[in-house]
Amino acid sequence: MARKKIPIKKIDNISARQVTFSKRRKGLFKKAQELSTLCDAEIALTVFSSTSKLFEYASSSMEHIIERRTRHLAIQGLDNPSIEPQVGRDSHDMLRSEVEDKTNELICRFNGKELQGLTITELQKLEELLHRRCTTVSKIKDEKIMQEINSLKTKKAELMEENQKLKQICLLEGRQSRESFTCSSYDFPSDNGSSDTSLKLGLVHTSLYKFTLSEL
Amino acid sequence: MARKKIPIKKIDNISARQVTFSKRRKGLFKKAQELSTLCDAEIALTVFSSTSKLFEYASSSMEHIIERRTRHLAIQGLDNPSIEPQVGRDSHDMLRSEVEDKTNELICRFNGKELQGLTITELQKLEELLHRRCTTVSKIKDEKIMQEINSLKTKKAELMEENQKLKQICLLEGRQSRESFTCSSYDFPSDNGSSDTSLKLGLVHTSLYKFTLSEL
DNA sequence: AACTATTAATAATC
DNA sequence: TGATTATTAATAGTT
Repeated sequence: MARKKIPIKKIDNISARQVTFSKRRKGLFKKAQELSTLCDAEIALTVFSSTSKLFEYASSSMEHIIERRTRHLAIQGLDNPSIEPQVGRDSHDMLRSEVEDKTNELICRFNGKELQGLTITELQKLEELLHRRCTTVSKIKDEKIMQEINSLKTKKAELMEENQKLKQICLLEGRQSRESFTCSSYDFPSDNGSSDTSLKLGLVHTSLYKFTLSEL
Repeated sequence: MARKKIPIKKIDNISARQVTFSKRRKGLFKKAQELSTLCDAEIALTVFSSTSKLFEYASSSMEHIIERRTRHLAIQGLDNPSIEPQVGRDSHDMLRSEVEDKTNELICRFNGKELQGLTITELQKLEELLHRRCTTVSKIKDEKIMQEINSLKTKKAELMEENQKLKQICLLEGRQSRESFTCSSYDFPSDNGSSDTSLKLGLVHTSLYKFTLSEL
């Protein structure tokens, strides 16, 4: 949108590319901010330049949005939340292929320089990269596991809600009987502990239920 | 940029806001994609609407970009404990001790072998070593997470059982009302805490219900 | 960095 | 919703 229409493909001229990057990045960030404000949306925008510089915008906090996204996807993925039993093996396979990719990337990054010729500082950076790579696979695994946990938590919440509703129904039943009869008052000892989940039911004259739920 | 200039502030009218959200979101995603293509940038864009719907764009993969971002920031944080952009060339003194520390650490890991002489294979072994160290920690973490999952599953099962019993209770109550029993006053203290969900029910003369569910 | 001739996005309207 | 269009906004090429 300017003096001339340009095709949307990689700009070959490096300096032209950098200028365009700078201009359009600014425009993109502005648009993101505007959308966030106008429509009360939560927006995160991460941009790595071709020179690996990082630019980012977040309407709130990047970490918060990433977390919200993960949570959102976890809840969405309730349909198939079963854990893979052989996580370790898969991870290892993934790690292996990634090791190759990263090695190639590193070689490229060091301009094809022989690794033997690396300085200690360069090796240090490389070491950092390798070290950080270890966490990649764990993260993927963790994401899956967190999905499972989240889906279980959701299910638990649903069950608890159902419980509440059932209790309301019990309540209503009680009110109905009040219309024609009398009932004495009760004293309720307060709950003893936060770490203990218990359900105690005393029932009509004779019944006593006690359920205890193990701690998490 | 249209029939009229609009101020950049939250659009009050809900339907107008949704229309604008839809249009501008489309525009934003297009711009992001164009910037990515034109300038060879890696871009991730996450948008939550005001109704909590998730929309996202990633020039590669969202997870990859998030991971790259994390890695980038981690490395930056390591490289720049203080403000010094040109670490590589100038501030030798500042780096020296850090480099020496790192070197010593690496040498320890490699049984004193000279790091400058490392081959790719040896670096891979180093990586494997690092990986093993990572997995030690990961395993401990995983164990804890698996514990959490298992306890959640247990709790879920228990909640389901509790639900069943509550349903039975409801049935019993229903029958009792029909048989014309007595019931008088009730006292329902309101829910006290955010971390504690309790419901107390006084029922027909002698019944005492107390449910307490600890939160997750 | 500015400047502008254009193109692109979009607010209002239908 | 979707299409149209009068405007404004963004920006490609230029200086």
